[in-house]
Amino acid sequence: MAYWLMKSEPDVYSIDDLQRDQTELWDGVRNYQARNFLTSMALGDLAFFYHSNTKPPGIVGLMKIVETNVVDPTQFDPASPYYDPKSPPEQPRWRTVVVGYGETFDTIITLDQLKATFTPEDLWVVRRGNRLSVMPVAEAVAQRLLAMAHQGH
DNA sequence: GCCAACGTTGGC
DNA sequence: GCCAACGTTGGC
Repeated sequence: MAYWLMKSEPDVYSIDDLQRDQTELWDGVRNYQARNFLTSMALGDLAFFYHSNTKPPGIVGLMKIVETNVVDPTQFDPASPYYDPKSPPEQPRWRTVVVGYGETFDTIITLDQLKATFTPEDLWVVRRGNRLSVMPVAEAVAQRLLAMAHQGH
């Protein structure tokens, strides 16, 4: 089983929204590196939910991957901000996953705390200028994150 | 709101 | 295939 980190702006979709919905199709990713990580996810993988572009940014909870290799329907929807007219319907360009709600951590693990704990090599989200919205998290790093989440840092 | 980082686009 | 221009992300 692998671990991942997935970003969302809470104004757009937050962990509270996911708790309410329980499952959600993770649409709108339009970056090939992130897409490739999405398509390499497996059922039962776990993903840390990261709130970006908010105060403070950080990891707020955990999700599980409940469906893999799902065609992102927004690429074919002209009304969607994620519409991609160049995506061939017979061979959709953008695939993603369905995530399930796991848990909300008692306290957010802030980006400041992540920077103080991990190197940019260990946790890509602390890399300067990092814009990738889906990234792998190594097992050992994931275990440390879970320990931080469950013992209040 | 600013702006650095950086991926994408398109002219050549 | 290069690279300048442009748009977006996301921390601050």
